[in-house]
Amino acid sequence: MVKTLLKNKKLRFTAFRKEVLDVFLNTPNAVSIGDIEERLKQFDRITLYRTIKSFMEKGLIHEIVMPGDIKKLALCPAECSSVNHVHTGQHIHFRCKMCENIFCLDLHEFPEINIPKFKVDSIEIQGTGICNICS
Amino acid sequence: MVKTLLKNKKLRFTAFRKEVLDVFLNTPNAVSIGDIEERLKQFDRITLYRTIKSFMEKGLIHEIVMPGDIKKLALCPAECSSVNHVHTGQHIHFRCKMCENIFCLDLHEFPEINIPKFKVDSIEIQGTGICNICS
DNA sequence: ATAAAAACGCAACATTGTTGCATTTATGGT
DNA sequence: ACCATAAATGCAACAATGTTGCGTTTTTAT
Repeated sequence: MVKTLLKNKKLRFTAFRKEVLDVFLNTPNAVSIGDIEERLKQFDRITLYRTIKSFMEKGLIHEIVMPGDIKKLALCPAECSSVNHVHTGQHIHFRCKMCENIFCLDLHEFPEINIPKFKVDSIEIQGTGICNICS
Repeated sequence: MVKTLLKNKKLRFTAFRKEVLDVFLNTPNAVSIGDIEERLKQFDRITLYRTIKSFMEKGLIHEIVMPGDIKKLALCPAECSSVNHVHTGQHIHFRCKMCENIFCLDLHEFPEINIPKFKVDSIEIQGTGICNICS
């Protein structure tokens, strides 16, 4: 339920936040701010930006950026406690070339990356190709 | 030499393009458009944006986007013939938490990623941690 | 040398995101 | 249930980033 979802992340429950969170819950893929704006009947743009910011700071959503694409947002999976762009879960971001959608997928066998002389803290993997629906 | 670098990518040689390309050649890490602007004495902002766009379209440079960070640009390695964000090389983008710089590093053992029902064309890996200079 | 194509430079505009401030709302303690 | 307060909202103004159109200049191939 939306209210507890917000409470769990120490975010106050408001009518507007519920609307925004519902957009995420009703969409299987990542959405842009423009996508969210289209689905809200009437809203204040500044409040939306601040809402997104709060959601990100508290680790409710995370942003996905891919070269040549606009910024997208997606709910953080339950196991992932990301705070300010630092994730602890193991998911891959996948962009389908057909439908242009971006998906967060859980990966069980997450690769190890070693770089000589570099200390690697976290790894993010982004893939492109064809998704299960389009193939 | 700068002239042949441009010619090889089917880009015309101009004084301005030389200046911009020199910035990339003289910097070990990825740079933002703001970084480039700081290093050019006087320039036209629109021309810079169009120059960057041409460089990207012809695969001379590529853009690097990381969550929470501004867009950066870097030369494509010689072996990599990237055109419009589609790379063929195998390099990782690494962001150092200390100096905030982003580096393109060649990776020899590039991991295989399999996602059930998804057809994976290309993989991009982004790491964060401490670079060789800061550690 | 010259003609065609591309790049440049300027203006104007579009998009995206931020800050300050007064008002309203949610929440915890009584 | 009430109240104080801390947070969220809504508005205006602004800042940063990126784009389009168009006339002029430069590069390049012939």
